[in-house]
Amino acid sequence: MAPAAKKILIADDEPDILEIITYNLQLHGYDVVTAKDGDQAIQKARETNPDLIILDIMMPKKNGIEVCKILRGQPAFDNTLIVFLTALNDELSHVKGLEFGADDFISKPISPKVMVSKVNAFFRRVAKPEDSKAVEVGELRIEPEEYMVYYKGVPISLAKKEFELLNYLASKPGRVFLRNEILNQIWGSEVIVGDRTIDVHIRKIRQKLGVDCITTVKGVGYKFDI
Amino acid sequence: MAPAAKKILIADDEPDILEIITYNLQLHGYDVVTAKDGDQAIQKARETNPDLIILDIMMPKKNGIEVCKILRGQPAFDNTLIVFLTALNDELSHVKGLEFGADDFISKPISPKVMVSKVNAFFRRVAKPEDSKAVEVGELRIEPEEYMVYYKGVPISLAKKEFELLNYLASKPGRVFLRNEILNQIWGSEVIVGDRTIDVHIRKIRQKLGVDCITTVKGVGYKFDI
DNA sequence: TTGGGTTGTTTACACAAAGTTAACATCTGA
DNA sequence: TCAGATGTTAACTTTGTGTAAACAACCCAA
Repeated sequence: MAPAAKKILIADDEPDILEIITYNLQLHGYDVVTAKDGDQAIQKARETNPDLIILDIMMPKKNGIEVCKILRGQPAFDNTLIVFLTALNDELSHVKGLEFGADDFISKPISPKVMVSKVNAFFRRVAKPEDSKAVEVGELRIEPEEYMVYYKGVPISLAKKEFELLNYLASKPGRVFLRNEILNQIWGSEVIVGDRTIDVHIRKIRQKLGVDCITTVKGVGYKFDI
Repeated sequence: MAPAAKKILIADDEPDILEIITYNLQLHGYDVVTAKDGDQAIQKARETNPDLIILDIMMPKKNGIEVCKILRGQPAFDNTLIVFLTALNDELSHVKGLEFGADDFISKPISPKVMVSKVNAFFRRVAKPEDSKAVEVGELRIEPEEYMVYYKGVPISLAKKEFELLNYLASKPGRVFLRNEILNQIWGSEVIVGDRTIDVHIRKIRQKLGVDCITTVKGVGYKFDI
């Protein structure tokens, strides 16, 4: 199994640019989500929880800097890379952007090739070792390296999707994950599966663990809580 | 009887130099991987997990020092030797390189012969005890020096690939190894073998040992567990 | 050199587990 | 209470793995 593809959200109001960049990033194995204005960028960022967000500065509804400011105000995006697309020599934007927590800048115009290698570079820079860190909550221990879960020391083996789902939910105990977020994270943004798929997996996890550590939040999603 | 070939990654932007060095190192039994720029070096380092990385200082995309800096930031390369190829008397590079965790320098120009003996010297210097360390888990003992396995004291002889595979998995009991990781480690990065090859070898190991100490994690890989 | 044995790889197929869907039951909050 | 959301179950589809058998490469001894 390859590790899940890195997810990138690109927000730009020019459809052509959006399309070219999307195509090239997808070619290199990235999972790409697009937005055509600031509001949409914020919405999609919430829905898909990307690893990297590329924001054009000049956009309708909300400009890139406003979007960045809003996202940086939310704990969910603490570990998300945010970079700006700016016109060359736009010093003012640079200054403002850094103020609001951007991680870097990409100057326009830019070739798709350069864009891809820049994106690769971003991910190298933040290559997280924590991907494989064990989570321990109460009597429950989740060991990503072993693909195993222990409850009161008793090993419980979950199937791949079950494990990924539990591990995802347990990554932030107490926080509610929307059904959409879960779908995007575990199944990817391209895959389309039915409404009941998540429920069934949740059910299997509850069954295997014996404890109900997953709480349903009706109309919203699920959360891990013990 | 020989332990698995040492893997060396060489990054240099001059194809001629790359070819000559590669040829000579291969002659001496090393498994050589090449890269023609900094980005590729990082990528291949991740993919192939070499024992020694030789970096030209002057390279496109990223220079050797940048590459070194990035790799040293990752736990996976803690035990990897990194040496630089530098022009004679390039003191500045030396200083910078050491700062970022290089293990040594090789001055250009250098003859293939000298290169090979230097490489041999590197490996002698770090002759890892773990290569020849017996692994013992439960009733199972793995003796890398003898290429032998003992179960409850009874000697069991495995074929080369079988032994390497078991030894690899047993190096971290409980941890799941992805099929890709296994392929890269046991078969090498260049070799392309079919999907079923791993399974067959796993099967032979299970058969010969009599105990099922290898657990399948469907869709992920295998792990050693007893 | 030859030929048998060993090791490694591929192929083809069977099978079991995982994942998904659909249909229906149940719950919950306005 | 009732509609919408979720839980449950079983059937179905897909995927990945196990296995046997054949083939290829290699080694070694006669």
